[in-house]
Amino acid sequence: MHTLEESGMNKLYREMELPLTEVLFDMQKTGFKLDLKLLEELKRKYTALADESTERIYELAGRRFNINSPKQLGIVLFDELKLPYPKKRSERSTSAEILGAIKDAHPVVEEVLRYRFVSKIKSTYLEGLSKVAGTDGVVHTEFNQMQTSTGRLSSSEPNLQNIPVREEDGKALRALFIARDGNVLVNADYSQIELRVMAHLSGDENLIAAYMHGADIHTAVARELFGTSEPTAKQRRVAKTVNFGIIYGMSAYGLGDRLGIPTSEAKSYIDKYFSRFPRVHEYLEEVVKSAREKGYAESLFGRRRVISELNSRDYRTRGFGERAAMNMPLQSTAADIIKIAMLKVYGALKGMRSKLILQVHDELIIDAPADEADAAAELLKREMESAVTLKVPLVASVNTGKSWLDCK
DNA sequence: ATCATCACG
DNA sequence: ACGTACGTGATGATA
Repeated sequence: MHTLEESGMNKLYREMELPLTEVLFDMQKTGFKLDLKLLEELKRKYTALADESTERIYELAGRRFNINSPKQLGIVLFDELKLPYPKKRSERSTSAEILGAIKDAHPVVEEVLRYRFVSKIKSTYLEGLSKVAGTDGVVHTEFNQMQTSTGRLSSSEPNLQNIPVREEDGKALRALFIARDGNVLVNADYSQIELRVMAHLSGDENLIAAYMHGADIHTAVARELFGTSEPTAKQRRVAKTVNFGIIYGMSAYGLGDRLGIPTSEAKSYIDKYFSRFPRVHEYLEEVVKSAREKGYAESLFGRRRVISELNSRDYRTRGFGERAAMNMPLQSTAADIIKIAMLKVYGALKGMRSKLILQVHDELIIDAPADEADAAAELLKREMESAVTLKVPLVASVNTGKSWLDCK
């Protein structure tokens, strides 16, 4: 490598990152509108829920203390109430994972978990959004273009890329995010973009075939892992976890821990996966080898991340470098693809009143006047799916609604 | 300033 | 025997 041009970075900058600054600036300036009336109502509701939960915890613990202090909470649970610590040889923690394992030991544990959930919603989301919303109810996030090691964007003040969705009660907050008067939200997200990138980069015939058949990928992988044409729901869940694990370079121990099964059984799933998708195995080994030799990993479009941990004498540091090297091309190529899609969508929206307002890594949201909604939905799906041509199709599912919650 | 925790893809 | 899934940002406690 002698010049930026030879490295490909200049092209990436000139054709993607520089033009994207205008798109991001426009998105920030437009902003996302909030339902301020609902925001006030939810703040009252969650303040009451947090207060009630606090009183119940004091009652069950037998005294008042700062529930927000992990140190004080640990003393109450493990020293005073003498609850069993569920893990061997690890620092004492009060994380949801630990509390979940001992929630049958004492009723206060479940109440603490509920308090944590309720106060997260209250402080981070309800009060947090209130602080940054304008009098018109619009929040203007900042999209950070120079923040991540993989080429993803990040979002701050407020972070609109981590609004709750996994828990039903948390997901209800998405009703706060609404289209402007007379408008609707048009939202589309990529289906398993990182696994599709894996199929492309590895060239694995079996994985490519699964996507070409348009089948549900987790079910398809479950068929391969378990040798059955009709996998059970449990087998599909295992396959789904394996699919995610592959993207993160996880170990047999990590998979076993997630699935609650012995490391040996987890190892047999991983071995089976690699025997059925051999090019995936070869690809991941090659990525690590190449990163060790060159000092960096790179995306399909030449974005690079220096990974200096690969030659560390400390095996933990080295292990981290290896997992980062396996993940980087997948996460990074996916980030490149949605950036290309954003540029295309932004271009296609010229002359319309519809506005791109949010990106959440594999999802884009447009605020569209009702009369433009169908056109916006059509072009959003089209430009996302045709952003680049891979060895497998890119699939984006599109939805519309008055609020983000309604986009389903 | 750093840690622990927890929200997202 | 070791420690164990990648990438982020916000909050409250503590030093």
